[in-house]
Amino acid sequence: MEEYKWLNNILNDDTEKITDKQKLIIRAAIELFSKQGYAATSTREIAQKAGVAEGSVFKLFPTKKDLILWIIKHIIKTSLFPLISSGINELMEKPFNSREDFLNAFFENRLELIQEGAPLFKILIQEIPFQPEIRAMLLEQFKKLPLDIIAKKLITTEINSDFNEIDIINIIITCLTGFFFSRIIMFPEIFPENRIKNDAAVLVRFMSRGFKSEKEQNL
Amino acid sequence: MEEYKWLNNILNDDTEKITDKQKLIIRAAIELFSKQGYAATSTREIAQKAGVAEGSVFKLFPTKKDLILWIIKHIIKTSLFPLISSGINELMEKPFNSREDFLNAFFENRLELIQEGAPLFKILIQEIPFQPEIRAMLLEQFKKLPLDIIAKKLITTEINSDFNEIDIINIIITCLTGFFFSRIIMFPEIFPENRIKNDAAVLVRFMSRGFKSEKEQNL
Amino acid sequence: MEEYKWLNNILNDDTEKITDKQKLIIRAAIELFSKQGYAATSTREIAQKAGVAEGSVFKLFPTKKDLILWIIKHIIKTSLFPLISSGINELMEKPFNSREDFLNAFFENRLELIQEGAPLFKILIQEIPFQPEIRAMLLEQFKKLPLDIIAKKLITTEINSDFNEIDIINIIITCLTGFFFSRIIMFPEIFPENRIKNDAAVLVRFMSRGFKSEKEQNL
Amino acid sequence: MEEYKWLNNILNDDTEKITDKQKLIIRAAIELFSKQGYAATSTREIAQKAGVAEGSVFKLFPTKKDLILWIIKHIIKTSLFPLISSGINELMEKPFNSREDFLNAFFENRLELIQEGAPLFKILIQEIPFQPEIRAMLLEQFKKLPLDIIAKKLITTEINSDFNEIDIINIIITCLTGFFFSRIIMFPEIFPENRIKNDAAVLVRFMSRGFKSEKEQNL
DNA sequence: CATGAATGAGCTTTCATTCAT
DNA sequence: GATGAATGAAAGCTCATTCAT
Repeated sequence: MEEYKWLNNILNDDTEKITDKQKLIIRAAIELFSKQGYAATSTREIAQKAGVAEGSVFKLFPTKKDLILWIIKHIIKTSLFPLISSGINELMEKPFNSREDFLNAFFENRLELIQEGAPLFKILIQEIPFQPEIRAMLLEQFKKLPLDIIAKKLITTEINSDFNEIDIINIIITCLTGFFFSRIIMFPEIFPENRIKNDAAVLVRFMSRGFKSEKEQNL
Repeated sequence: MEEYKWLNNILNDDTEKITDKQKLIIRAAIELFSKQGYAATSTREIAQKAGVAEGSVFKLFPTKKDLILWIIKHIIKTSLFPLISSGINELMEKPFNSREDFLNAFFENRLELIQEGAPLFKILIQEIPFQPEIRAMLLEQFKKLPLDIIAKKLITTEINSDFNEIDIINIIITCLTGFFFSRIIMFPEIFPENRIKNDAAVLVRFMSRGFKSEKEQNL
Repeated sequence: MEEYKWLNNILNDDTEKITDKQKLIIRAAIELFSKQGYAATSTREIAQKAGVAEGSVFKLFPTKKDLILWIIKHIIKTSLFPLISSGINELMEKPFNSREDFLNAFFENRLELIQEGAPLFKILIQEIPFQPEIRAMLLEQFKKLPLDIIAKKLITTEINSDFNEIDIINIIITCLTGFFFSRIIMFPEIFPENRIKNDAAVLVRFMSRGFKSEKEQNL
Repeated sequence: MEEYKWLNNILNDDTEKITDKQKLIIRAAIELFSKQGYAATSTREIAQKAGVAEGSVFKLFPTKKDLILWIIKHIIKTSLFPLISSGINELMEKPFNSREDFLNAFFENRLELIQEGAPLFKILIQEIPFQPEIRAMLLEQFKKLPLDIIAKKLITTEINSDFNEIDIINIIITCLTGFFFSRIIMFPEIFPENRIKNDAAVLVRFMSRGFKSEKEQNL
């Protein structure tokens, strides 16, 4: 797992100082939780994979639940939030000839990030339905996302869409989650890399048409 | 949970005879698994909620895993499959004025079924990522679905779409799962009933535009 | 197991009337106890092998322990006792040229019986060390055995042995149990049939010499 | 059980380091297994008798079966093997006037060891008939025993016996097991100490005569 | 601090036994 | 009588957590 960028993001959060040993623990926990699930992973397994004593796991994280909450909190903070907003400013400032071009650029950007972050999302998705604290955390972060900016950009590229901002955001989220959820989290084995790229292009074409206003269509 | 239709569908599968006590066990297990997750639910809890002895849980289901696999198998068989295909034949034979009308009818149909089946989907989604057997079961069932018929109907309603059948199916699945996954499984509390209906209408409008072929748009 | 004579002896004890169903249960229990041990055999297994309902096992035998005690009691009564004494009267009345001839005849007799009764002895040996009731039962039966007659016969065949009766009995029991215990109960796989017969002949030669009195040896 | 020498032998095997707590567990397990049998002893009972937590039983021995196999392996290694071969070298080098003297010395030696090791033999005997692994272990060890040396000594003491080595070994094993099996394992209460010594002397006299060759007897 | 042996509550599972049918 | 579903105590075993070293 050495190669994942988000791991470094999670581990090198400047607001908290964690020792190298603790980094090993978190790294091991993320790997195991995403492969086997939280409940099916024992603290002993985590300690062994991390190469530390079982007792050390409980030094920074008094309980196993604290460990996963720490991980999820930092996934949201350092990975989920940047995942959605990263490169948004650049995208926003760059002019696009068409809505399709913009969506393609946007999707391509997310595609890489989501594929790389798959282990994190698996952890999130497992725990969200059963942990209200996590849902609350997520919703709070959501509000900070520059979703309205994306929507505005879409509206003003080409001719104005006749969907309002909130609808646009909802539609984008729907398509994004629908696309990645089945392909990466649920059925990774049936969606090889090259097919994902192709499917994404089709989806973007579909979306760029969908956003066209009645007016545009009649041009 | 008495009120859920699918419970009766699951419990009254004619190919298998299960006793009333076993129905109580399955009912309790579904409720607890969907609320707390499989791993976090003990067989003792299930027995208590069902009002039977712990030993009775193991009469029909030799292991706890057999219990959840039974449930998932029957969810797929009696609920997931009908969920997607129910009313499809009627929809297919009925003429629609526009693609939007057809999609609206289709979505409305699914909406009810999915909302009602939410506990089942929560169980499925938790276990899919960690149980290859379940993924295999699902993929097998998927092949039996009349997805191509839906796609054909869409193509032939109004003027032909220039997406091919497979793309159409993928897009519909993407939109459906994206729509319901976030609204019902992940964040049920932030999507009240009336908003779901409104959002669905917006999505359908978006989709019906998206499926328009270039030709149509230029008419 | 149909072919074992002792089974009929056990099952057709005239002093107790047992139904055909009960015979099936006893037959199954003997087979399973001797193969797997008492504790490792469940009442369900017995019922299944016997082809009866679990409840039926508890009709004649209120507890599982009652079942094995019944079996052991009847093994001792109908099999162990006859095993040691069967044919003794004939042997006693027949004249033998030498002590070796007599011992050979005696051993041959026992050999068959013990080999056939092996499953019964396995059951006995397992339970003797842990059940004082069984030990008491056995010791009571032992007293009834015509051991003294055998000893007398040995003494009077050829020239008198200078061992007394009790010693002779002890020696015979020692040699018999030592011979069969290792060969049939403990390591059946390393003692093929033909080797047992040969070993028995050697042992008998050894014994017949051992019983020779000092006087005899000097003749 | 503090007083048994073999316990120290088992517990202080230099090739394996076991903690004091583990020694308590093994000690308790041996005591309970030999009194009640393996299947009738629960891990909870063992833990209580050892004065440790139940979980600790499973630290060194992942399953209950591993525990008894460890014990049996170490009984064979540190007790059964020495039991048969201990003092053999001294016996072999010492000259004896007669075969009876040699056998007496040999028996006396074993007598003490077997009486003291009775609990171990009870464990062995219970499990041998049902556990092929144990039989295999035993047979392997048997091959390493200096049985042929004993046989040679017997042959060369006084005048040559006309039994061959294998026969001599078989006869000795038959007499030894027959003697101890009934007296110590099966019916310990009916053979008081003083009687065992006397019986052993009679048996040895019997055996020393039995081994005499025809030639010798005619001298 | 780091360790990992020790803990014991609690898990899944088994099984002798009961009893309504 | 015969049945086998139902029972629940108790089994083997796991695991988050503690704490002496």
